[in-house]
Amino acid sequence: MRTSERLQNAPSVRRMPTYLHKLSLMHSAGDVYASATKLAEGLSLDSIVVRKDLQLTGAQGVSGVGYKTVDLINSIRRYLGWDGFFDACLVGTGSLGRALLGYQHFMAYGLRIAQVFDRDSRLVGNLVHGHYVHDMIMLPAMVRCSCPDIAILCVPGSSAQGVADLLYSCGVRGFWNFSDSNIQVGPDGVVQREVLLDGFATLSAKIIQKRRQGPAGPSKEDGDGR
Amino acid sequence: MRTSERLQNAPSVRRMPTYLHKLSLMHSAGDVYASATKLAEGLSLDSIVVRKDLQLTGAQGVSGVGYKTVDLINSIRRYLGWDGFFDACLVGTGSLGRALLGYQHFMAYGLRIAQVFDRDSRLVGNLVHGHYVHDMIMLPAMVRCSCPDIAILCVPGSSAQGVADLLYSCGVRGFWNFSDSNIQVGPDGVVQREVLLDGFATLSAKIIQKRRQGPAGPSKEDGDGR
DNA sequence: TAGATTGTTAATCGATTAACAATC
DNA sequence: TAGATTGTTAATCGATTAACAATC
Repeated sequence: MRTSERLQNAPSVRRMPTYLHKLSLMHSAGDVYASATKLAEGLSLDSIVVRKDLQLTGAQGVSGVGYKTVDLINSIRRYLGWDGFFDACLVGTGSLGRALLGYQHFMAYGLRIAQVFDRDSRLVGNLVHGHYVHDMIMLPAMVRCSCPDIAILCVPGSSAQGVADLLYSCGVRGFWNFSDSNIQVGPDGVVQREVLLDGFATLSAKIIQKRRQGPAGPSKEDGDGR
Repeated sequence: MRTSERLQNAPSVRRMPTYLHKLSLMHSAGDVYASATKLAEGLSLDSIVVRKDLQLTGAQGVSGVGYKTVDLINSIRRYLGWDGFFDACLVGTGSLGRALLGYQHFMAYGLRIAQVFDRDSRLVGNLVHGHYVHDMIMLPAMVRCSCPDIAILCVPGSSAQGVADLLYSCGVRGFWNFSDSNIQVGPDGVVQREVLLDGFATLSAKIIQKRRQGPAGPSKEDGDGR
């Protein structure tokens, strides 16, 4: 059963962070203008793709020159809602949870992890990359009080649905689910599931496809990454 | 500039691991047959999507009953090349690298991480989730000898291209790139880039889209996850 | 038989690509 | 001016969805 409207322009949305990253490098390098051509460079994308994507953000360019780097950054951030902050709590401080807490770029891109929880009493009280780990028992009270926009689920698949239900009952509506099981939430909830193996499946299929073309496949130029 | 042929049926390929996971649960539960309807359940997919995907794998079903669970698992694994093993080396044992090394399911899904490298001499010699960390200096000799299919890059973006070049010169052709910069490889190379922020961008866009629909949006049923 | 499901063909929808006039 | 680029409209391509006969 398919339900809930799909995300508009999903492929374009997924490309935005890469543009932002490159734009911030260009900005640091002192580039006042950035053209779609320049942005597409090294990204294995045609410039028309970039131009179409940027149009979604409402960015206005200058013919023959490009887009003002700063304006473009702001347009994309606004489009993604990264001009403000999304507040998040993170549940589960296993190795993946710890890796996410150590990820430097979240703050720069509008995600603020305010609270961290774990069920395991041996981990409670620890500091992980500067984040105090709270006991799950504290979750309802603390989450009801802080009202995070997003919960980042790094718990085992077997407890993911239960934790999601608890968070939903405390008012959380956005879920970034890194567990290996699917979760269901109420009609006003939103879920983004990350499956590490999806990427590996894609890589595997690419390798197999290449092998089938024969070791001496079509030798155009290359450099794909997505 | 777009180059290199795109992956065939990319969306279908990305759904395969989820099918495999569910099938393995069903198999453990003693289900001899699995139907597309049953597989689609709880996955926020229509059964027709599943049926089409399964057709790609060449799986043969039984009208009115479904697919033999074991046969279906094998078909999907064969389709993805997961009936054998892909051998991999992993470079960079920062928090992300360590999280990947701790990921239990890789072995079950055809990925075997044989060698681990790090540049930082303080980390060399450590055991990370049972993997000995070798000095980068050893990489050329060891990689030339073991000929891994895949290199998993968990290094900083600034060194990603250099490490990829080194690996390519040692014969590695598959790259799973977790760094935040794009890499370019030769025409017979294949790259899969994972950008954590892409998923966050998607979640952000979903949240914004929902908000625009108004707090009392269309109240169909729900439960999306992708 | 009735109900469920597969396999397949056709219709729809959306994303990518191409083309080009307008502009700096 | 010449060259580069934007903005926009149209064409193509591929994925999703619908429909339904055949089968167990």
